[in-house]
Amino acid sequence: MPLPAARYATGMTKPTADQIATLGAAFQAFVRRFKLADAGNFDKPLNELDVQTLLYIARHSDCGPTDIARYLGLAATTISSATDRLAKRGLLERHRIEGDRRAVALRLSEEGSARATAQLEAYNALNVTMLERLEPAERETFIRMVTKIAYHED
Amino acid sequence: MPLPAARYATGMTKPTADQIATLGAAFQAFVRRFKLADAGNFDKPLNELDVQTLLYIARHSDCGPTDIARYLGLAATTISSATDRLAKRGLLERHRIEGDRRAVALRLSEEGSARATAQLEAYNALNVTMLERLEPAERETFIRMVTKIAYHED
DNA sequence: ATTGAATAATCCGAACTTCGTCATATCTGC
DNA sequence: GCAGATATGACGAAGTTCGGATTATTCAAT
Repeated sequence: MPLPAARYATGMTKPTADQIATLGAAFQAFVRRFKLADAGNFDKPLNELDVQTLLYIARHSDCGPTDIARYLGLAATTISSATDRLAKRGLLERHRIEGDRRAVALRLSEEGSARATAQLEAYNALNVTMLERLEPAERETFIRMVTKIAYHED
Repeated sequence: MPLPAARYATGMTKPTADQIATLGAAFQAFVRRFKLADAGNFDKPLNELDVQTLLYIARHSDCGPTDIARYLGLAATTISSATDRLAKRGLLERHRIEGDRRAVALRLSEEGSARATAQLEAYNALNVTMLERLEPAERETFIRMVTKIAYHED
């Protein structure tokens, strides 16, 4: 069931079809350009899930696999595989914890930590690139709008 | 090798660390909220690669697998698998073309076409949602900025 | 015409990923 | 203690990408 065509005449609160199309084209171009520039990054590319897992552990040291599974909405066994891979690469360690001997505390190794911050800096570099393409005076406005869109209640 | 910390003092053309962090957090929140709202879409979820393939064929009817492979930067055999899946679901047809009997012309079926436009409308709906969260007066500014970022030469 | 190289697409097998099922160890409440 | 819940890992099934080989066809040069 197609959406009704945007109404031009009203000038009410709805975005015009032209605005929608322009925004869509811009996003598409943007994603495309950065997807290509993305290639050629690290020693071994590292799975998307593994990256997410790594970053979660970086923010929640000594967490368990179940926490990550809940957070990412995936099966616990999938996280088990991911942590296996990360451990095999020497990026994290599994510690047995005192209070509950069923649980494992996941903690990043030195190298894992470095990888995590490198990953975050890569994300930041993307943001820096975007902001640098705007005039300094425009940046606050842009950030305010993106924030408004992201945190809008409804 | 970590990036140098953003310099606060200069006030030059570099974005501040605060701006970068705020923008990053907003994007993260945005992606997260829409990733969740994304679930529960269609009959059978359909692979990301398959979606890209479907949309490319929608824009370039009667193209060949090699075109798609070049465009998406993937192995030709991967596209073969993708078109297999799409054909098996009845979303596209392979036609033998007159001029070159090695080639196949990929064309969307009725249902594939519907699926493609539905997908595009889903993207549009996302753009509409974003724009509606801004005041009507702000929208042109936002679009102008995104366009500037996306098409910036450098 | 014929041969040989290049090209389009596909088939097959290897490696990897996600996830369901089962097994094991441990905790918690009675 | 004991029954049941919980955390984790082992194993296997299903699905995906991709490199290498294969088939069919076109093109170029003799």
